Amino acid sequence: MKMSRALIPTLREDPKDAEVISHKLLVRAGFIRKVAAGIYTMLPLGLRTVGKLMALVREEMERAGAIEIQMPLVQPKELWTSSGRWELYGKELLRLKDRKDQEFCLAPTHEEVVTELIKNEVRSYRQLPLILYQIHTKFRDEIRPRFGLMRAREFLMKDAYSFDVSEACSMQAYQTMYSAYERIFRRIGLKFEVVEADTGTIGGSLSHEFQVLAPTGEDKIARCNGCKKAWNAELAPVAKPRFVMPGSPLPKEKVKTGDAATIEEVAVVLGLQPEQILKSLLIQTERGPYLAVVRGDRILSLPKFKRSLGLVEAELAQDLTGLPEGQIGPIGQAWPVVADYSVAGVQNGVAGANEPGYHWVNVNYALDFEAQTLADLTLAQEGDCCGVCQEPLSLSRGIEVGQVFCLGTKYSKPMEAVFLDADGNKKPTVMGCYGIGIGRTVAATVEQCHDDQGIRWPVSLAPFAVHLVLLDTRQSELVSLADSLYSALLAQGVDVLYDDREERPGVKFHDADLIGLPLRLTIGKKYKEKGLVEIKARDASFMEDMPPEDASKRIHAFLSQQGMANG
RNA sequence: CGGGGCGUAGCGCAGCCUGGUAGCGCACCUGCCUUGGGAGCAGGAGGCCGGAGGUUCGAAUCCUCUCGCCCCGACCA
Repeated sequence: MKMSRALIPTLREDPKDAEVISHKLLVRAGFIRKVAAGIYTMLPLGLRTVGKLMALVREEMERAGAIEIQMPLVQPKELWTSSGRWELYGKELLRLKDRKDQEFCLAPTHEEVVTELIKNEVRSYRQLPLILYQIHTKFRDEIRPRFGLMRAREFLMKDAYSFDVSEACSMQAYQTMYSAYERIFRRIGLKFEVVEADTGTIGGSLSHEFQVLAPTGEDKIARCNGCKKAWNAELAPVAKPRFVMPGSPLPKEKVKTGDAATIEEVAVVLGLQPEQILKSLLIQTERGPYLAVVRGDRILSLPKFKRSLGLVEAELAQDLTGLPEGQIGPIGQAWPVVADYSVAGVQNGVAGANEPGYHWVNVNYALDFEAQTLADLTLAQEGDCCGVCQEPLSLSRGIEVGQVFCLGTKYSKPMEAVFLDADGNKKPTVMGCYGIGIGRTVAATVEQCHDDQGIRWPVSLAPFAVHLVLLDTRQSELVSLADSLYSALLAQGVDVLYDDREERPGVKFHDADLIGLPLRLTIGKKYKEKGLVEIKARDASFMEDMPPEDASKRIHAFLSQQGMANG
């Protein structure tokens, strides 16, 4: 591609609305442009990068035995009522009506359509197993789209769905996809971690997330070096605190705390540490409200809460008590109380008095109140130990680029996607689903691969392998050399971006660094003076001058070596 | 959805408090000059100051409403 005829609008300054590095660089280097909040146009470089990733993903999907299809973005309401998710999905599901007032939604995911397809087309166990996949647009009306491609509303996703005759077979499909995902992210060249995860709105029994390690990641992950396991921090088992606070239990006493509502305010008013305050949260569930109690310095994990009570739905409830904020508590509470292990270790703590303006002090677990369930309910945090082996957990941040789920019969049962087994019995198919965020993976790659000057694409995703930079377009000798190198490389199947613009050298070098192709082939005065061209790796691993006829050999050597490193 | 911030030329910003002919840098166009790290000189073009209403002789500036964008927010019950 010749830059003089392409649309590669690079920017000298960071765009105002970008916060994270990948967003800034993808805009500045001319890969994407925003159309609306969370909605982007892919410019030529962005589209080529996405194309590289899609090709790689397709290759691994095919290798894993998955078959490509394409399902619609716009889907009828009935399909979503049949799975029960029309009501359940909430505002993220963008709903619309056609001219006949028929209701539709923009697909945030495709379980319904694919299950319906299998219901209609698969009758016999002989047609299974099956793994179908697509790479297609999804739409989720996020509360807060942000960070460019990282959390967009409209985005590309590779989603795959497996259909099997039994749990055991489904587990095999899960393993196959899990391995394919490992290969994909390894081939891209990313540092990532696979963590056990919650199943969220998708549902199901077992799930792993593929997390690209980056300080800007929105997810917290916890790894235990004892067990060699990793979890999303909201699921990581946390050991019971070993210490007990000093002193002996005192009789509880009601004190006036006025407007103090937050943990911090209450702590200040009473001159105590947050650890001594019991945080009570009212949780609405499908079995009615529960009062969850955790120590004031800890954060409740809703996934853990759901798991420990065997619940499907749980969200923070507002305004069920009519009490001002922060003044609810477990003592004399009508709702069932569920407490984190940390609560039992709090000696002479503080709890809301269920009465405006008052808190109880000297509250002690077992003496003053008791929980129906005592469990591990909080988000793992720095300093925690593993609940399985008691070794310390190490926390880091990740960008969730892929997730795999065992779905069981969550969709096939209600939607009656059944087959006949060898004995002629009707059985629901056992399903799994597997997603990779395409745009998010591109963004995550930039988060990991950049320097002060710009992006440093790995060969695997680079929109072009080589940036051919012609420094002086007025010297016909240089132009004809660059032109012939361009044609020669193209003929050898090398992707080349040719900077043939009438710009000064400084501009071209800066743009080349910003765009970040793996190799730069520079034609300039060194050729006039010594008959040499320059090859430089963007990652600064080498820079060499050589006669032009050696260039393509060197380029091929570099590319195949990189390919092997990650292949 | 709650809290905060910002909308002025393609991009990044100043001007607003204290109303009086709309500015700067980069980019863009023309010419000269320059070509291995975002050159220089000269000339030029480009704005319903997000939108609507109001106050005023007069509004980018003050007031009201609205739309868009960005940041923080489970909680601290």
